[in-house]
Amino acid sequence: MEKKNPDLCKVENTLHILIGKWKPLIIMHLMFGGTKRFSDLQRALAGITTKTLTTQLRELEEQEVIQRVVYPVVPPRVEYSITEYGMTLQPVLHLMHEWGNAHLERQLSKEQASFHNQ
Amino acid sequence: MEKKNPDLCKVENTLHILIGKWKPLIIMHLMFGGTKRFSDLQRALAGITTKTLTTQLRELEEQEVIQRVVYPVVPPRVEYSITEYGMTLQPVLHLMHEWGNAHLERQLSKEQASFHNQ
DNA sequence: ATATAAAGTATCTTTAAAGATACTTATAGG
DNA sequence: CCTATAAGTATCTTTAAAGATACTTTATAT
Repeated sequence: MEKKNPDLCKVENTLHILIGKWKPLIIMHLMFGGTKRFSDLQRALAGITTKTLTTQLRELEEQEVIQRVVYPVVPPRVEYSITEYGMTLQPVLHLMHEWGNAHLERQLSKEQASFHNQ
Repeated sequence: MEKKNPDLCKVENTLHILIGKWKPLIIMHLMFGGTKRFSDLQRALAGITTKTLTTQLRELEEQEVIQRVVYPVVPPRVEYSITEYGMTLQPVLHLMHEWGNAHLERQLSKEQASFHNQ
């Protein structure tokens, strides 16, 4: 695949970071809302379980999109924030937002249609 | 979610179209390679099964990103092509490609690391 | 001594996406 | 009459992502 579709691969590098039910939401929260604690995020992402949030955060940290800082206190205090590298995703997210917004009507009419088909 | 995170939603509209193991590849093939038959695509996407290819194509068609034209001949001839709407994704894919390319080294070093950990 | 707090782990179950494999359809060519 | 062909369907199985629920840790305040 790498050899055959080098261009695709680069798109998928980007996609890879954004794929995950909660990842764009987490990134945008930290990107625009600043540093947050684990419990802040869990509150903001209503419905996410601790296990899922942990997994998503660990993956984003592994990808160096976010940063995790542990304060050695009891009860623990852990802060998450976007990295400089993570911030470079901003134009990408912005364009995706623009596109999604511009084509919102088409998408809504589809959802409406599938709703009626149920 | 729509009410709480309207901006995220628009990003996810876009993401929704691109998510799927083969979708970006299909879109890029049709976007840059022009009209293709089912069997052309299956050959191009080495490894995809007929069932999976059918599913992906039907979803993209449903989303109006691609167009399906059936010629009533035997054996059947079916041609797929990108729509005008689908073409509007080009800047988005381009930016994702740019970002993926710019941050390739970081990603490669990670893969290398995880390879050594096995 | 007990309860509380924050940030998780550890297991198990559910759901969705993708893959494997076999079958179908209709006609033209041998 | 049999075969080949393109574009699929139809089922069943595998895999990966996400969810549910219970448990853990450890210093402090009661």
